Amino acid sequence: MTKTHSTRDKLLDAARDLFWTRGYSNVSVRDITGAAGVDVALVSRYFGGKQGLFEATLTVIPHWPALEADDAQVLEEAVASFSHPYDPATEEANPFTMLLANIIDPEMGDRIRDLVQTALAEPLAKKLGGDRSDDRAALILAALFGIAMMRKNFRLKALKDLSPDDIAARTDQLVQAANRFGG
Amino acid sequence: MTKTHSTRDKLLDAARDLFWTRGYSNVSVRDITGAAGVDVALVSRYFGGKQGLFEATLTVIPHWPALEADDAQVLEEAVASFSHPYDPATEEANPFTMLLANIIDPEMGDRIRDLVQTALAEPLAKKLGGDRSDDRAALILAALFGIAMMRKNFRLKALKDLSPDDIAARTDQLVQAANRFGG
DNA sequence: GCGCCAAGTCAACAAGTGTTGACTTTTTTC
DNA sequence: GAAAAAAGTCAACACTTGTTGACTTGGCGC
Repeated sequence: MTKTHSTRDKLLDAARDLFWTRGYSNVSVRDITGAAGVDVALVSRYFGGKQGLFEATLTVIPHWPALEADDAQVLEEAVASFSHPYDPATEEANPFTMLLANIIDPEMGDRIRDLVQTALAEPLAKKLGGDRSDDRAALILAALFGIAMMRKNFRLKALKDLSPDDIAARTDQLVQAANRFGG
Repeated sequence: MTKTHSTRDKLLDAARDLFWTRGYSNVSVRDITGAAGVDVALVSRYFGGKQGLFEATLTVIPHWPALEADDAQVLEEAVASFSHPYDPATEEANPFTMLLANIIDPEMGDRIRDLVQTALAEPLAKKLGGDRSDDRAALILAALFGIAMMRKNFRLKALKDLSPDDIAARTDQLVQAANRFGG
C-alpha cells in the first residue's frame, strides 16, 4: 500500500510524473489533476497556478550522487547513475529526462539552463579539479546526456535493449575520453 | 533581395524556421502564417493542416555531407558539420536542432525516431564498416548530439562562445573515442 | 462582354487551455 | 454543540487552438 498522501502531495507526484516525461507545455493542468484524482481548481489554490506547480517539482530534485562521492570515484558514480535500466513503456520520471524534456520549452528554457549550469556543470568542474576542469566537465556532461538521449529519446536499436553493464561500458569510453581533454 | 516566393514557399520557409527551432507543439499555425504574412486558412488549403505542413518541412532535409564523403573522411566531415558557429539570438534552423526540438513531442516523437534510425544511424554504420559498426555509429551520434545540445540548448558557459576550431577539437576527442569502441 | 478557375480573405466553429469566484462540505477549535 | 477555518466542489470566464465554409478577388480564354 502506498502511504497516505495529502492532496498537495498527490498533485506534486502527478505533476512530476507528467512534467518530467512529456515536458511543461505538453501537459495540461487537467491532465495532472485527472491523474491525481483531485479537482482542477486546487492547482491554483495550492501552487498559485501551473507555473508554480512546475517550479515546485524542481525543488524535489534529489542531489546527484556523483557530486558527493570520493573524488576518485566521481566518474564511476556519474557513469553508474546514467546506466540504469530503462523501459520506455513506464517512462519513469528522473531528473535527467526532466532536463531533456523541458530544455526546449520556450517558457522554461531559461530556468533549466540555469539549473544545469549551477547545479551540474559548475559543481562537477569544482569536484574534478585540475587543468581545464570546466571544459572537461562540459564534455563529460555532453557524453552522459548524449548517450542517455540516444537510449531513451531516440531509442537507437544499438543502445535500446542493453544491460546496465553494457551501457556503462559504452558510457565510460566516452566519459574517460572527455576527462582526458587538454591533458 | 530575396527571390520571389510563392505563398506555398513562404509558408514552408516560415514553418521550417519555427518548427525546427521551437518544436512542433510550441508553434501555432497563426505564428507561422503571421511570420509568412499570409492568411491562416491557407495552411489547411495547401498542406491539409498543421501536421501536413510539418511533414512537408521534413522532406526538405538536406543530406548529411558526412555520409557522402570518402570513407576515410567520414568522421572529419561529421565533426565539421557539428562545429559551425552558433548564435542563440538568430536560432538558425538546421536539421539537427530540428531533431532535438521535436524528439520530445508526443505527436512527432515516433516520426523523429524513425528518421534518426533510418537516415542517420543505419547509413552511418554502413559507411563506417568493420566490427561493431552499429555500436560505434550510435556512440558517435551520441557524442555529436551531446555536444551540440550542451552548446545550443543548455548553453554551458564552457562551450557557448568557442570558435569552430575549438568546438571541433572537443568534438573530435569524443568522436574518436566513440569510434574506438570494441576495438 | 461572359464564364471559369485558382488564389486569397473573412468570420465563425468546436474544442481545449489556465484561472477565478461563489458555493458546499469537512475538519478543527473553543 | 456552535463558530471558525480549512478543504474541496462546481460552473463559468476569457483566451487560444486548428479547422472549415462561404465569400471575394484576379487573371485567363473565348
